[in-house]
Amino acid sequence: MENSEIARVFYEIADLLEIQGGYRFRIRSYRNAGMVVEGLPEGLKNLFEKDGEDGLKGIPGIGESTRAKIIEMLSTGKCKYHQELLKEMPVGMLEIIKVSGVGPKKAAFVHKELGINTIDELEKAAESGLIQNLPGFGEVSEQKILKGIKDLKARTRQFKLSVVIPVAQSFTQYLRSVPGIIDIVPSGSFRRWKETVGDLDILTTCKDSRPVMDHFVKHPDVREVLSKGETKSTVVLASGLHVDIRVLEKKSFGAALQYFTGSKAHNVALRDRAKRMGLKISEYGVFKERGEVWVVGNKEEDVYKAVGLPWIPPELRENRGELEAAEEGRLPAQLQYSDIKGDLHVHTKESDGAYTLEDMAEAAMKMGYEYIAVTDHSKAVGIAHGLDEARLNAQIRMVDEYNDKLKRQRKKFRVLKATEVDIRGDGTLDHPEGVLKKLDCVVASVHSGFGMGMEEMTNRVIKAVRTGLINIIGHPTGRLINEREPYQIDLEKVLSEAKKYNVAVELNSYPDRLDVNDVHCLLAKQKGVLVAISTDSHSIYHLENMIYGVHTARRGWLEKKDVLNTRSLKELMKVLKGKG
DNA sequence: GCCGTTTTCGGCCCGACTGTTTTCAGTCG
Repeated sequence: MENSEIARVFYEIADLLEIQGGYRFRIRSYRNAGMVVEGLPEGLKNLFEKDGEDGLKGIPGIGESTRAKIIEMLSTGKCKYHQELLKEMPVGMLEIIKVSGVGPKKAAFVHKELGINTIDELEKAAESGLIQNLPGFGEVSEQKILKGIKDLKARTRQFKLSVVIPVAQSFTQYLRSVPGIIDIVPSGSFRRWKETVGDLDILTTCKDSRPVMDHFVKHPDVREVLSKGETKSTVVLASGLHVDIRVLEKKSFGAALQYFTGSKAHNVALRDRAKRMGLKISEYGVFKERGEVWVVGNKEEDVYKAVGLPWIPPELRENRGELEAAEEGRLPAQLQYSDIKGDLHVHTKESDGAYTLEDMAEAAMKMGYEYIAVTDHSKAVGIAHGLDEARLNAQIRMVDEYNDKLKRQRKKFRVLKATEVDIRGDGTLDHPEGVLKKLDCVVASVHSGFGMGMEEMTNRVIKAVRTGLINIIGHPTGRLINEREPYQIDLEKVLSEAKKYNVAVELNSYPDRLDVNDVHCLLAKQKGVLVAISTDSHSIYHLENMIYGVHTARRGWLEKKDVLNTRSLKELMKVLKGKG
């Protein structure tokens, strides 16, 4: 059982208990356990196989009871307690509470009063006017439920970050024209550079909130206004994306930014810490618990300072140990965009890119890089016009000539002779050894047979690693965000093998991929495997996608030293030659 | 159910908005 499945069971237990009216702190514990498990870099399965129950001890938020349930799930694939709860409460109730405006209390109430067990039954009841006569409900809430069900069925829940960025820019610019507005900062998961964003949260400061709110809800993309208050409003855009705005006074800016950036789990942990120190953190500032004594407010750093911590970068705020690390002074040194010295995954016209080698190299020089690796596809990827051995040999000569030209021009920049060689279904590489040995850098990727079972796929990639001919495993899980699930692969095993053969893993920065992801980065770092942050560019304009990779790497706690392409050309060549 | 600078019991983050209330509960983030 994967961590994500175990987390889902804990979330469902929390939801079921909540509908039953269970003890709220117990509910919180299960929900917290779900979040903790979800964010673990290493599989619980592996931890348990390695060290038994001891391997599961010391995970914050996992106590005796949840640990026992984890072990049960790892051993039997099931959790008895979870199944018993499901016997008492129909599984459809878990869907009902996802309807906006319907929480556990209301769900339990319609279940008890009308025998409603599923979303469809709730919809029928609302359509026939049965809901509005219930105590505590009315005509408005009945309509709200109907709309909530419709939205739930239609809504794409998560939007790729790259889709939300232009929206954030549009709103920022749009709000700028409101007189008296001071700060406009997109925060929330957007500011934490999460790969997908559920809602866009915009924090603003000004003296008078009304003109801001009035203007906000009139943005041309707004389809519907869900709520509009003095300090807080929510709209839905034509795309289905929800945008929240929060308006506060300037003196609260720092605390509000901290609060509004989240994550929720990070904030809960931070506020809990504050509470233990006799302080209270809210979006308005930090207060002494009894008297309303103002401690800080206008700078985010001051909020952390008030509880004895250094400022924590937004990308780390996921409650994955960053508070403890901050306290002990071992937060990772933030990887900078300027640390990146080159791009090791770039396509040209020879395969399925849109520009020539020279175009790509010039664009990379403009970005201040020292090198790029030209990694066109191999012949197995026919649709991309992949290169056979002869064409690759010709490209090698072309690169040599181009580099000679650069040398004559006394340019420091170099193009690396490289390939993105296909890992075939049987784990062999799609170019012969002879030609691969002539290259500076070999990226090896899977492009077919995505439906393979876990063991077969894992062995396939490991076989490629063991050839000693490759430097980097390209987009190691094959996922496309919101489009294609990752293929089944045991990344922990692959990474252990990669470590032995000095092979790096790619963090593919194409915003639809981000593959490996942030949690995998943590794992790679733990295993001592270098990460190559590359763009997989098919155009000169894709080179700038590097920014997504850098922030994803930050979310995975990577530092400059953990990233292969922060090396200078000379250092890089040393590492690349150490393969096998 | 978890956890400990108020330690093995007694706490557990904080506030806004809405609809139904006539003072607040439920929901949400």
